[in-house]
Amino acid sequence: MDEQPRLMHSHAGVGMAGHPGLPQHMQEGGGATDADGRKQDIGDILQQIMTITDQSLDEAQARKHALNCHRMKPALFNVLCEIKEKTVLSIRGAQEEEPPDPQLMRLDNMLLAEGVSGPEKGGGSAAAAAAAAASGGAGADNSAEHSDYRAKLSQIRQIYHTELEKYEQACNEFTTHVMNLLREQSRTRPISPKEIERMVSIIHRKFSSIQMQLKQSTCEAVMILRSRFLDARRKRRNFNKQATEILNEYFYSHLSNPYPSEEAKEELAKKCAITVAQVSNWFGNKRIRYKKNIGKFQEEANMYAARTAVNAANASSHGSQANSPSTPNSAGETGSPCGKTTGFNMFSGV
DNA sequence: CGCAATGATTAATG
DNA sequence: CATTAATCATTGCG
Repeated sequence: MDEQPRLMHSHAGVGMAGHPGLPQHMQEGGGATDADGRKQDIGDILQQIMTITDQSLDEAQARKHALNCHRMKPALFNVLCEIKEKTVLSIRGAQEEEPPDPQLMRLDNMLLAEGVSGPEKGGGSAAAAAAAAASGGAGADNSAEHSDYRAKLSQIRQIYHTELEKYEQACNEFTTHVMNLLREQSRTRPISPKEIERMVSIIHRKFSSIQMQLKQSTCEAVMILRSRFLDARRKRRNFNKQATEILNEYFYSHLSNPYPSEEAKEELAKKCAITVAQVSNWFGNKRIRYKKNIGKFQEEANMYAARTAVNAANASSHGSQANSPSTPNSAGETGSPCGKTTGFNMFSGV
C-alpha cells in the first residue's frame, strides 16, 4: 500500500496496474493519433518487460536483447532510475549496522574457551582447561585418561571447522553469484551500489544465522562430552599398590602431623604418578578415616611403623647414604618407635 | 549379590 | 584457600 497516488490517475488503459514507472504522457486522448501510437508503443514495451520472467530462457533472452536495443530504452531507463531515486529513500535507514549478537558472542567465547575454535591443538591448551583440576607441576600422567576426551573433542573441532569452511565457501560463492547477477541486471534496471551492498549483507546475515546454528550445536556437543567426561572422572580407578605404599608410608611416618606441605605433595605425586589433587584427596580421606576408626588401622599403622623403623635402622647402622631424600622427616615421631599404639594429637579427641 | 574399601565430589568451616 | 565431614559412585572380594 505504498504506491504514490499522484501517479495513479494516469494509466487507465494499459494493463500495467500499479507500476510506478509509468510515464506521465499518456492521457486518454479522444482521437487516435500520433500520441496514441506512442502510447501503444510504450505499453507494449512495458508489457513485454512485465512478462519476460514468464517466458522460457531462450525466448526471454531474445526478448531482452530486443528490448535493450529498442529506441525507447534509454528514456525508460532514465525514468526508472528517477523513480527509484525517490523510492529508495524509504528503504534506506530501515536497518542499520546490527550490534554484535550477545548470544553469538557467548557461543564464540565458549567455543574459544573449550579450544574448539581456537588455534590448532598443539600443547593441548584445550586439554589444559579440562584438566585444570589436575594441573600441578607433575604433568604427563593423566594424558591417558584424557585421551578419549581429547580425541572426541578434536573430532568435534574438526567437524566444526569443516562445516564452517563449507558455509563460508558457500556464502562467498553465493555472494559473488548474486553480485554478478545484479551487475548483469544493472544494465536493464537501475541498481545502486548501496542496494548491492544491502543484498550482500542480507546474504551474509542469512549465512551467519546458519553458522550460529552450527555453533550452537557444536556447543551442545561439547557440553555433552564434557558432562560425560566429568562422569567418567567419577569412575575412579584404584591407585596401584606401589602408590598406596608410598602414601601410607608418608602418612604413618608423619602420623602426628599428617599434613604434607605443597612441596611434599608434589614430591609424592611425582613418585606415585598421580596428581597433587589426588594426593590431597588421599590424605584428606585417610586422615578422616583414620581418625574415625583408629582401631581398624592399627595393624596397618604398626606395619608401616615397623617398615620405617627398619629403614631407619638400616640407614643408621650401615651408615649408609642411600637414604631416601624424598622424605626428610623433620619430625621423627618414629622417635618413640616400636611402641605400638601411637598417641597422637591429630585432633581434640583421643 | 552384599558389603567394605576407596577415590572423588560437595557443603560447611575458620 | 586448605580441611573436614558427609556423601556419591566404583571397585574388588567373598
